[in-house]
Amino acid sequence: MGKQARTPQAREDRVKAILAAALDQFSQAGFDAARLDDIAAQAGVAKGTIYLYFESKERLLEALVASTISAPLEALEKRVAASPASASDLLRDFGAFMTQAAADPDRRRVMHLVFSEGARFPALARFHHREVISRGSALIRAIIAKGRASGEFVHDEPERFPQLAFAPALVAAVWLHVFDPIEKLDASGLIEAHIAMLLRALTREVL
Amino acid sequence: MGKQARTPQAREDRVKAILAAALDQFSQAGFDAARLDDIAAQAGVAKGTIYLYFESKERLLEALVASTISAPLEALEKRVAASPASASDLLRDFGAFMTQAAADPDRRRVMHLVFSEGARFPALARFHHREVISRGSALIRAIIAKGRASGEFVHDEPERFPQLAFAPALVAAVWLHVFDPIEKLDASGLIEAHIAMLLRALTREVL
DNA sequence: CGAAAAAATGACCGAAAGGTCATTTATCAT
DNA sequence: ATGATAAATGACCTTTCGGTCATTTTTTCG
Repeated sequence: MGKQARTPQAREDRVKAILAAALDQFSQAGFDAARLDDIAAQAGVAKGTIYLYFESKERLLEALVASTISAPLEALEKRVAASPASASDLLRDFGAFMTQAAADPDRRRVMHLVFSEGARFPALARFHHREVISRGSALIRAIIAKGRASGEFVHDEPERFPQLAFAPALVAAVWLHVFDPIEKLDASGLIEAHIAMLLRALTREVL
Repeated sequence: MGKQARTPQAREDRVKAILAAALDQFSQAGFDAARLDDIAAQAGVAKGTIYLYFESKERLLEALVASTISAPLEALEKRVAASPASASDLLRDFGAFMTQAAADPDRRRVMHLVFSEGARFPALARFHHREVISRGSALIRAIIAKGRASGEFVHDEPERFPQLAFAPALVAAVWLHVFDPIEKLDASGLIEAHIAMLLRALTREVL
């Protein structure tokens, strides 16, 4: 006597297809220029179908950003909380996390979308800040604080400005979308170099 | 027997007013959503007048980005070329340059526009890369090379990845447009902390 | 099987905005 | 002054979507 949709899986697949197509089109053309008709065509549905699942174009964008939550971030959070590792190693882990994020085209595209459209759609900026930025910042602060407590680190800039720690991830996301056709960027090399500098800058003895 | 416009100055003022209004509207609403009618109204001209000076909306955007060339960058370039100063001081100068750039709303808005729309308008990305990014990169490389030659610096990451040096400027431009309503950022503090870390990371003796 | 309910479709509507151009206004030469 | 020229205007045209909804298709259940 079930009464819910006969296709719990099919329904989810459809939503996923729409979101994937939307990410593609939004990322390619920008929010305004992207056409619902194209998104529908790419997702293999009719335009009207999109409105069965999403209220409006804007809600579709919000759902899209919301659907790309950071599972990997949670793993790192646990690792830092458990903390058998040294602060230096945790910082290296953070670098690995950024490298991974920069290598994932979907995540990069969502990040770039947020940076591009976030000013006009506060819900987007708010969500991304809450789910990614503030969590990443807390992580950095925890790692630096731990390093300072243990004596590994003798400076505190990233505790005051966590942005300094994840700046290269932001640079990579923007660069790969905007300047890569002009000048290629080795994102993982960039992040590796960044972490190396960060460790030297933090661990250095006071002059 | 003059035959040119009766108003050489008025003509230039009009172009400036249009560009200023365009920056305002593009930056506020994004390229697509910005209305030519609004730009015209804000500039105090009729819509048709814009088309007397610019071929299309897209050309207006390009002209806008092109009109914000970095005079300060040129000063720094000369200073580095002349080079009586130490590499450390030059790096501090570069920090001051970034602070200044981050504090100028117009420049920030242009940067954010390039990051947001550059992927769709290659002419924009190309121009900004040529006039700002590549010149900034060359500057960084020259400063680091000089420091390494003189023995001041014993590491070379920013020479391989100049992006590491100007990442905070990019972060500031994005942050102040997207996340500032949610969490304020002290851009000059950020850049100051960044330069401090950079100097420690570069000058450290080999362990 | 067949009726009813649900899901999907895509032709259509209306608003919005980029771009045009006939008309008006200001400037200049004589 | 006045005709000629250039500049500016803004009503208008046209196209382009976001969003709707009557119709069609699929699924469910007695």
